[in-house]
Amino acid sequence: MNKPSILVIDDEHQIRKLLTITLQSNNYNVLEASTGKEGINSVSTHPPDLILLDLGLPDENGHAILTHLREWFSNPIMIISVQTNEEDIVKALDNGANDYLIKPFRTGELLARIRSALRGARKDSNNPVAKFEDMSIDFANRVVKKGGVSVKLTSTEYSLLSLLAHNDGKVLTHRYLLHQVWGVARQNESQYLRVFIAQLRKKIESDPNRPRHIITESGIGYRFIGNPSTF
Amino acid sequence: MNKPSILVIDDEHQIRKLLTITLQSNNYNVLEASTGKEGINSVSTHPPDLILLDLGLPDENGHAILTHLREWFSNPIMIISVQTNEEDIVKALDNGANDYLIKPFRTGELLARIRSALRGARKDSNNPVAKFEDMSIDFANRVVKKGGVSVKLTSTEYSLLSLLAHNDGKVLTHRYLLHQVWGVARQNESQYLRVFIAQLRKKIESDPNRPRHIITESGIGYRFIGNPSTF
DNA sequence: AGATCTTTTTATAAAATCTTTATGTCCGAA
DNA sequence: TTCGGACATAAAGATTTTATAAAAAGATCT
Repeated sequence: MNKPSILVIDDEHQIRKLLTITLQSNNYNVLEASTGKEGINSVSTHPPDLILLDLGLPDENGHAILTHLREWFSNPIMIISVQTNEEDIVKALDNGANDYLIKPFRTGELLARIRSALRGARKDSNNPVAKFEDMSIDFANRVVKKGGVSVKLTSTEYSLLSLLAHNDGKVLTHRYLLHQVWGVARQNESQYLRVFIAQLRKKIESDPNRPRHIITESGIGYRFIGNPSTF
Repeated sequence: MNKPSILVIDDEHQIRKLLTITLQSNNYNVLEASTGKEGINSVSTHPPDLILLDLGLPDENGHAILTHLREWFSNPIMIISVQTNEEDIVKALDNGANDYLIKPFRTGELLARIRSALRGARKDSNNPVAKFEDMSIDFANRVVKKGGVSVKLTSTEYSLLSLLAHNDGKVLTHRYLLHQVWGVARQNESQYLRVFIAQLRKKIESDPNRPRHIITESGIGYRFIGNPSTF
């Protein structure tokens, strides 16, 4: 198995060096960047598993970098900063940071927090294509096939199916599905879900009246089952 | 209407009160528990979206509760503690905590960290499954199997079974079961219990007339026994 | 702009679940 | 042995939740 890669964005050479050595000796692959721009470029070419971002950068406001990264980078971002005032912490967390550590930090704690963050972010979808009994989903290319024939899905339909399929076998609540697919504002519009679930079933189930892949859990939510026969 | 729910596990009434008020006024649904045991039972009937766990609990070592919860509960768990020593922090994080906040904490930061945890965390780790002689319960996925085949349970049925199974071998009183599953208002509706126990037996017992897992303790309540042969 | 596709909203039918009622069983105490 | 209390179970009734079609509104593309 590959080592997790961590990108350290910090303008202070000393600290960067220290972090790099610590992380490397704990079996991480370390990438370094001394400015925000450099960091962003690095992320776009070699997306790391986690980013350690120092908020005291010179060339740009650290918060701006964070916001910018969060528009498209979804792995954990951990902030390191000398700033102890609450406003900064809250702002960073609300801008998408997963954690906020105050300098000077304790190495053991930093490592433990990194482990925790990486643990949570572990994605099961290294496999770009999932094959089930009578259908398959090619996540990389957004192509869904049923019995070898590709099925045309709208963007929302695909999001919903993709989310369900990534959690094969697990019940996902209405609220969670709505939150993930439509956003916070639509968290309670359960009817959307019903409409789209019905559409998905019409497209991927052999008998939409007796769904085998998309199961409803009344009062809770829905559950995707890739291979119904072994369930 | 459908707010995220947070379970506060803390033995200090004062702090619990404070947290509850703060969280409620920030649009969360709050559940309270004053002991680890209580917390675990609450989680089994009404799994919250996030748990705030104080590590200074009296009845059991907080770390043990954390470990126990993590065996099947996959939503975020945030630790609150007066302990500032690194060893405790590292241990908690490595035992599955998502964050660790030192008391006294700042309210704004707490709320921001909760938002962050709720936003990000949806980890599907390989969940251990409670296996019994002829049945199994996968708490994280909410799947109950009998003889390898999954059994369809309604939301209430599952809550009840989950609560019983989390107290394997122990008698739970009618009143307690009703309170936990249906709420205070239905504490005395013993007939509900009979109806649902009968339904559960029909679904998970090989011979519902001679139940081996769900035992009646006449005049007191019910007892779940995972492995009857070794009991 | 017009045609087409997609999402949102509305309406209603259907299904699933919960609650209540009715009836029967078991078991210990008088 | 009979009675009463606690329990089991089926089934009817009530309520909640879900499915689906279809219309309205909004986007997109040429």
